[in-house]
Order: sequence, then structure tokens, then C-alpha cells
Amino acid sequence: MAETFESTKPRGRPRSEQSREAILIAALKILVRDGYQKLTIEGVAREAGTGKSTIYRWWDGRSDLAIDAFFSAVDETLDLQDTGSAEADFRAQILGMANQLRGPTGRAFAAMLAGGRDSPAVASAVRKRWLDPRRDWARRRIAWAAKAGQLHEGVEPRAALALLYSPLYSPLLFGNDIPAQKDLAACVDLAAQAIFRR
Amino acid sequence: MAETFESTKPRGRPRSEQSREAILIAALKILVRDGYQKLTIEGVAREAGTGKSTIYRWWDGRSDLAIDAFFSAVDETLDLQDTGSAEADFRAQILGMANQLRGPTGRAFAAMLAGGRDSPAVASAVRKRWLDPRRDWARRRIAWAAKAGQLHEGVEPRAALALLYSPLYSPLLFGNDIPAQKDLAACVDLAAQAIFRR
DNA sequence: GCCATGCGAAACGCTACCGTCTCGCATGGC
DNA sequence: GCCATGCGAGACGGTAGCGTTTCGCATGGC
Repeated sequence: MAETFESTKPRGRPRSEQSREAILIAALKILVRDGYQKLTIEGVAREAGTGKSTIYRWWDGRSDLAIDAFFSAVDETLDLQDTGSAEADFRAQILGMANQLRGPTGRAFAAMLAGGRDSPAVASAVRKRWLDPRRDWARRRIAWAAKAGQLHEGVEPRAALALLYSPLYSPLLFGNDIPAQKDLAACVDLAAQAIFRR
Repeated sequence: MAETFESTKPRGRPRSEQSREAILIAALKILVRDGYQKLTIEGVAREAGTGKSTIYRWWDGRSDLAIDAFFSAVDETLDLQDTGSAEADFRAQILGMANQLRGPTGRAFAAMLAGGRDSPAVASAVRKRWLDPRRDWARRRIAWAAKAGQLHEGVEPRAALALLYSPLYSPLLFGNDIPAQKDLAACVDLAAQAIFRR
């Protein structure tokens, strides 16, 4: 009975799962290869081997499709730790994010960030579903670390977070990939030395 | 006599300096406001109050115009220091770059980086005229600092540079401005503590 | 087997911009 | 004053994608 609530039983041919997947995969492929601006409905239909009408039936348009395609490919789990050590938790979280974004996913992420300048819906989706939760966690954690006496004297939380996270993201700005695990670990180690008491 | 070399004296109406400036200003305005993808020749002509033919007479097309407009607005001087202290030199150079890019210029810079994905000419111009000279200097300087014993034990030069420069650039990725002087200085200070002997 | 609905294909009219071209006037060196 | 050249305006045919619509076939719950 809980099921039947606001679910009218559909009649006729059901939605094709195969087309749905082909469309999302094609959209993601174009997003990675050509960027958000070149993600066109006609292009996706061509690439996916479907009709435009099928896309317009299930998605509102370019931004809606891009958001769906991107988040169908990215692992959104926050994957947070809470050991007693803020340093260890930040290291785990940053390296974990890198793993989630590494490879084509990182290019798609960069494409979505760029697309956010054209589409408020894209900007807002990336913010709400990716950036905000991680930023909020980081702010809480650094504040907690400060209270717990785990930071060196005079370390500004804002600056500390910028230093920890910037090396992860900034390569995307220049069209490069997310840093390799060990390169990123070296950056985090270095930043951590300046930030955390041991 | 040196002057006349390969300069045939022009006859007829000379090029309008006023139109040239109006076109560059309009292109920059659009670049900042809408990004590289939306920088169209017709749009610039409209904004500048000129004819399309005037633009096509003097520029090859979109990428050529964007490059000219961007570099007409940005201060390209390297503004390098060479005191004995690598730390002081890096701080001065990073804060100097921030000053050169702060404000609308930073948005234009981000637009050019994004535009580089569509236009190899734009990518190459930004690399050759901005990124490469600065990256080369930084690599030489960090290597020199290592030799001079100004770095802490075991600091990897690559990681050190990533840590120093990333906080400057990374806000552009999220559509934010170049950091304020004091915020950036706090990041550099923090990074420097982990990197440089004092 | 009925038939509501989904499907791919493709045509529709529309908009934006491309890069070229032609026009008639403006400008300034000679 | 001559006249080569620059100028703004805008027409031109072309390309690309928009979002809608129509078509005839496919599918699967009932």
C-alpha cells in the first residue's frame, strides 16, 4: 500500500532502460571529450543512437541531462573518517576525493564547473551535491581541530583549508588531471607540517 | 633607414585607432562577462559599434581577437626579485601575480583557460606568454633554493611549488576571484613554514 | 489480442553566427 | 583636390542546434 501512494500503474510500453543508459553514457562521453558547451541534445542523440524525442521526453534539456550524466558516473559518497586525529582525517578525505575524481571523471568535473557559468542549474547542482557537503565537513573539522589544540599557533582555519585542498583541484584549471596519489600525498604532507601539531 | 625596412608607406585613410580600442574593450568585456565561447565576432561588433568587416580586416577570428584583447589588459611583466632569500622572492612573485590578475582580469584569465579547450591558439598563447615564463622561473628558483640549503629536509620541489601556487589559482576554478592580498599572504606564509628554512 | 505508451527517424520553423561581399560615405597623405 | 584605403551597415548563403511535431513500428501489461 505504501507503494501505491502517488504511483499510478503505467500502461503501454515501459521506458527503455537501454536507451536511458545509452543516453547517459553518450552525454558523459561528450562532456569529458568536448566540454559542457558542446554537449548538445542532437549530438547526444547521434552518439547514443536514439531519437531526440526520447531525450526530450525524459530530460528537460542540456543542463538537466549533464547533471544526471555526471552524477551517474561520480561516486558521491562522502567517505569521511573520524579518528581522533584531524590530520589523518583530512589526509584520508583529500586522497579519497582524488580517487573519486581521478581519470575521466575529473575532466567531467572540470567541464561541469565550466558549464556552471552558463547554466545556474549546473552550478547549483555541483555546489549542492559536491562542494557544499565537503566544504561544510572541512570547516567543522578544522574548527574542531583548533578547539582540540591540534593546530599550530596562529594558524588561520581558512588559509589551512585553502592550502590543503587547492593542490587537489587546481590542475583541473589548466586542463590537467587530478594529481597522482603520491604527488598529492606529498602536497598534503607538506601542508600538514605547517598546520597540525603532532 | 632602419624604419623603412619592410614598411611600405601607406596611402589612403589610416586605420582608426578609435575602432581598434573599442573592439578590444568590447571583446574583453564579453570575455569577462560571458566567457570565451560566447565571444562572437558579431557580438563584439555590436558591442563596439563597429562593422564586422573592420574586425575581420585586422584580426583572423575569435581566438586571435581574444588573445589580443586579453593581453592588452593584463600586465605581462614578470616582476621578479632576486634577493638572497628564495622565500621572500616567492612571496613577492606570488603576491605580484595576484595583483596583476585581481579583479575582472582574473575572470578573463579563467575564460582564456577555459577557451583553451576549444582553441589551440588560445591555449598556446596563454601557455607561452603567461604560464611558461612563470613556471620556468619558479623551477629554477626552487632548484637554486634547494642547492643553497634554504629548503627543509626532504621537501620535494614539485610539491613545494604546487603548494605555493595552487591557492592563488584555484578559486578561479569555482568562479571565484583571485584571493585578497591578506588571505593569499596567509596561505603563502603557511606554505613557507613547511618549505623554507629560516 | 487489445491498445496505451515508448521508440527512432526525420521534417518543421526558428535563431544565432559564420565568413564573404558590396555599397556609399569618411578620411587624410600626397 | 585626387584617390587609395578604412569605415559602418547590412545582405548573402551556409551551418548548427533549438524545441516541437508527425509518422509508423515496437513493446509489454492487462
